Amino acid sequence: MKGRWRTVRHSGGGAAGRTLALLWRKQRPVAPVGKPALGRRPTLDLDKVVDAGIALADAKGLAAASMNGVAKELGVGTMTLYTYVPSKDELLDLMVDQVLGERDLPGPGDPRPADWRDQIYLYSDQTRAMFSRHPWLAGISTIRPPVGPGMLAAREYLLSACAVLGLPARQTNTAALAITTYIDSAAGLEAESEQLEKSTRQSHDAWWHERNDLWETYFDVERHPTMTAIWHAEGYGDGTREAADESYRFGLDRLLDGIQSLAKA
Amino acid sequence: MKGRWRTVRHSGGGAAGRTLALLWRKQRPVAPVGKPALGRRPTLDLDKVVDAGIALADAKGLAAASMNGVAKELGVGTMTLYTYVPSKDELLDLMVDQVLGERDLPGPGDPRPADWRDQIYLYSDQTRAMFSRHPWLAGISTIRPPVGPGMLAAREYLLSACAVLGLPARQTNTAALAITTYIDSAAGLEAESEQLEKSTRQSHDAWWHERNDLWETYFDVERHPTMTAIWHAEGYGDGTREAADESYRFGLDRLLDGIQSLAKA
DNA sequence: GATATTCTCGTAGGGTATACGAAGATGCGG
DNA sequence: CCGCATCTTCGTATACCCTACGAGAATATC
Repeated sequence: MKGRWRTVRHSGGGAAGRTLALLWRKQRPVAPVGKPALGRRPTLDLDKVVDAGIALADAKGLAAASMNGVAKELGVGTMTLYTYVPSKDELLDLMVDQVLGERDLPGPGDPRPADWRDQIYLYSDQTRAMFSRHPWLAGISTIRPPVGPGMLAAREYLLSACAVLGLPARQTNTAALAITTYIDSAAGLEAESEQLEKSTRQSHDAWWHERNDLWETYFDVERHPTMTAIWHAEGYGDGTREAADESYRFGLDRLLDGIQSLAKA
Repeated sequence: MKGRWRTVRHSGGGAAGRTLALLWRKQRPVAPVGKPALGRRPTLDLDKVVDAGIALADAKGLAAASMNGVAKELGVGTMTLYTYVPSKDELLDLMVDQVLGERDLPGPGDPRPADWRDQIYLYSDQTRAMFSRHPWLAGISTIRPPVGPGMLAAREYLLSACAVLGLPARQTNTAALAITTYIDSAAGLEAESEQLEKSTRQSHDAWWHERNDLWETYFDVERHPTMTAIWHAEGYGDGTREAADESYRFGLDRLLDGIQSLAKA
């Protein structure tokens, strides 16, 4: 099994305000500072819980970051976590926004690459590194994402990079959307792929080898002439990291070419 | 919670051959036809199980397509399913390849649009329709996918469309990869988004409205000047289906522009 | 009929999230 | 120093999930 289930969280009804407060706790602390310590003192704090979740997901996959798992990691009972986090969905939101914000991107006014493309490449590199550190991110849906400081900072940077092209506001936004779509997806696939080789301890090569029957028994050359031709022309690359890198970069460059030529026209 | 978890299956060790046989059963039947009926007769067949799984996932989400759920749907005991399918992962593989193959794409020799871009648009339209019919697909990882007839047929078509550009084999393959990356991701997001509005019975507008606090309490205009500017220039669109359509098409067109200009050079 | 073969599926075991409520810890008012 | 309000901790229970195992039912052949 080794199940590889992706997560598409989505926090419940009226709790949006509560979740926002947790997401933005570092900008504006949740508990008013004046409030004195009343009742039993907590043994943990929210950051410890979130960090433990991330560490566990990094090390053993998203499935390992169960409430039970995180609690064990922290040496407390499972139910104790619910003092810090309303539900697992919220915990996931917090984990996501945290790692989204880990990317080292210049804020408004900070120095940044002069060239437009280099600004995008910076975003791309940081994002790929993020996915590489946290491959479980690839398995989490980005519709209705946690709108926390991490997500907003990255979006601001990407939009500001796209804005230098001088396209109309609408197209600037759409261009940024297309770029994230490609980068998130390609970087996510890349990270999942690397992680799968590690976690299953089986190279993609070995995986394909195990499917030898496919070519010997089932594959019909007549019905797949182009695949066959590309195979014979050695168009499928060698499966190395470098080849994957090149593919990633090829797609991104073509997309940027297309956007840039629109701006020049 | 309404959990929205994505699935990243991955079938176990030496069973690759068994899985392939199931995937390709229609091309080359699993059981040799000569074999006479021996022992108790089955009440179901594999197709019924797969179809029930798809129907359930379509109607109530991937989570509803549990072994228990599918069995109930078919009026049999849960464990009965294991006669037809080695595990839930395999069932998912079969469901995936089935819907991948539902796309109506011309095979080699069949008539197809003359223009290169129209060939890609055909692929795009069919793929979007597929995701729209089966939004749960978006939540399933595509690394080490089920290499069945459905996947291979679609890949053959896309590659053959890219081949008409006359790029070197390596680049033809890479271009096709970039195109699927964009299309699968954008179409998947679109479908997930639509489905989320239905299943939660909350429009994205309402969702954002619920997060009013974000702008009133947390959002810092100073730290997000570009977002603010785009907002004031009404660059964020109106959230209608048409606007989403336009965004999708914009990104795809820019990517195709970039690829095409490479071919002309 | 007996036997071999195959399919059916109840039970059980080990996961998951989380609702509830009892018990522990702390600081304050008296 | 006691009692109490308040907050934290976490065991237990419920309701799901997948699936290993094995007993029993159905069928065909000898």
